[in-house]
Amino acid sequence: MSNSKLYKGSLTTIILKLLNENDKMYGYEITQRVKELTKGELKITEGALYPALHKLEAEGLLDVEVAKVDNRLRKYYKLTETGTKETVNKLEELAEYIKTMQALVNPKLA
Amino acid sequence: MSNSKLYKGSLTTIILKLLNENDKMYGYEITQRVKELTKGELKITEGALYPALHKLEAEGLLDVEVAKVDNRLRKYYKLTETGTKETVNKLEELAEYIKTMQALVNPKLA
DNA sequence: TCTTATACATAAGAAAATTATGTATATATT
DNA sequence: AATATATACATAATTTTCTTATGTATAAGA
Repeated sequence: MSNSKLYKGSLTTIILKLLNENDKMYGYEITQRVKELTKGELKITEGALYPALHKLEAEGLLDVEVAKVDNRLRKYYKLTETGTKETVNKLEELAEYIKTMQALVNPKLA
Repeated sequence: MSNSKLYKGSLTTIILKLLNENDKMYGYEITQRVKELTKGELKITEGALYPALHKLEAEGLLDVEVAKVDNRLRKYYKLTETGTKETVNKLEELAEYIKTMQALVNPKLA
């Protein structure tokens, strides 16, 4: 994902947010979008992404729809209602995380 | 640590930063300081903290000094020179992480 | 023809945490 | 005096999340 360990635990938030903006996306597309948006800083590995997508689906946060494009398989994921709600939570948690970490590393501003 | 998984991977950064500001601290003190600074948001568990301190010591980032206060054991940790350098790196990584995540969740501002 | 890109998947192992224990002393409460 | 809470360390079992490696398959480009 990156040389930095800080990204651990962030993948779900990233996936949910991207799907929140893009209605439906497939796995490979997510990896490419993240690479673009972060100018190469963050590379989502397949070994992390696919199990994460399967887990989100199993938890009922994502719905999947299989399509065949150019004779190749694609699995489009989209947020369920629950998934949309959970996206809000995850984004709040991210904002809170950033605030908390800034209080720790920059206590003068707190 | 918190209900949010985002803190996974942040503990080392937190420890190093606190020691960078406080010269020397012992484990229990770190847990209390973090609780104060984050107004209870973040509680460092012992099962996470002590192994992390031992690892940082083994890697040569921390020196340890045992003391007896009120007939109770304390292990004071302080940054080595290497540890001070690594603190700078970790803080840079945190800033980069925050920047990257903001580019992902708030692409309009990127 | 061979490499790279597209597109999925999983298994083995590592890393970092949680949860549950354990030991021991000091202080506060009932 | 007895009990609970706070202080102070530690580790073991388990879980979560990731990396690394591997596998399958088609399309496109050199």
